[in-house]
Amino acid sequence: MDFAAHRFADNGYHPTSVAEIVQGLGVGKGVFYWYFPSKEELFVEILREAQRDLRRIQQQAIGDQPDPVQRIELGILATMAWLDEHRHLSVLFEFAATEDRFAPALSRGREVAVGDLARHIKEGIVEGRIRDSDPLVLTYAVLGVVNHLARTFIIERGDPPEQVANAAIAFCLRGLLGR
Amino acid sequence: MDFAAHRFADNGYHPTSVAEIVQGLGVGKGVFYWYFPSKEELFVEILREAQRDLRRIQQQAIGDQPDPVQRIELGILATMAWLDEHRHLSVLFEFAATEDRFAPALSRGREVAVGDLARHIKEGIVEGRIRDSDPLVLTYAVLGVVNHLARTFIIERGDPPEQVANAAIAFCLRGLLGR
DNA sequence: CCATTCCTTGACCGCTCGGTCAAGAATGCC
DNA sequence: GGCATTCTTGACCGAGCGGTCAAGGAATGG
Repeated sequence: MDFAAHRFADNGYHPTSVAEIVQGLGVGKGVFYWYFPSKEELFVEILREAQRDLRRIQQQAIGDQPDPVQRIELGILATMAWLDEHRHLSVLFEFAATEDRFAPALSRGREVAVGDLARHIKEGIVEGRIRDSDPLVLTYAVLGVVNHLARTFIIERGDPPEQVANAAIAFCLRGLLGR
Repeated sequence: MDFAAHRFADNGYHPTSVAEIVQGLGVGKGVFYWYFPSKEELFVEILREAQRDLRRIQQQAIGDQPDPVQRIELGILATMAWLDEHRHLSVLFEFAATEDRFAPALSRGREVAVGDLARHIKEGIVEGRIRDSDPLVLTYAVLGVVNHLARTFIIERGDPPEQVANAAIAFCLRGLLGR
């Protein structure tokens, strides 16, 4: 499954055939269809596992930090580190979002992530730490910054994740104008 | 070409066959290969034209506005309106970014967009309107916010583009914390 | 009215794909 | 050992793909 994930990320889902995967693994085709009902299902399984892992890392990083703003910062840091370590999976997320077949599998996990972040933001608003605005919009804006900066600077350029995370945090907190 | 773009956006590039396109157009397959060297080239052409069109709209919206911050705001507004009117093309952009074959065609146009925005941001920093930070990071952060909010609220939920644009502008300028 | 060029057709080709399956190996259990 | 169950193989299949091409209509110019 790990091998398949790498092939999918490097070659693309469609251009990577089942024959290629089993050949790279040195096994027959039958063993593939013994463990997975289809190529599609394998991919979905990869997605699900990746999402579970990412969320686990995030929650672990946040711990029981009481300050919502700091929870957001810790979450961004952990996310950037994870994306750095699992670049190939990040590529698969991106692809999966563009295919109707895989969008449902993705969106369930994304809803969870959105829910987590939105909760912190709402709490921040209640405490007066975050400016009063639609929490959902703020949530998606933060996710957009994190995703885009990670893709551009970590995955494409190979910058260190902490540095990119700090830039993302600074932008999310202060925007362009800053204090 | 317009019909093909819609089919690609609705069905996906790979699952949409040339046969399907020409049948939907009510013509033979030969006429397709008379005008386009391949399915791949057709797709690249669609991408190029879309990028040209988007940039034209952006520059037209900005006009000769002297204030860099206001140029950014106008650009975001125009972009959101364009994405609203051309949702299918936005889907294609997303897909193209996930395929190595199309990434080069995309990245040229994206570099132009990044260059445009980065110029405004640099000017803003020089004038002291924008906080002093790596302009490239700020550029990609803004693009991330705009793309993600557009995809989530305009394309998926169908919200009015001006409203989403204003939310994006507010976030980009002030971030979570606000002034 | 023919000749030439431009355009259009759709049957066809070679190929690759996801998926199947009869035929064994390997293993465990008595 | 004998038998059943679990796993593994790779040739094979039908389907669908991108792309070709001989054939023929439609316009144009002389």
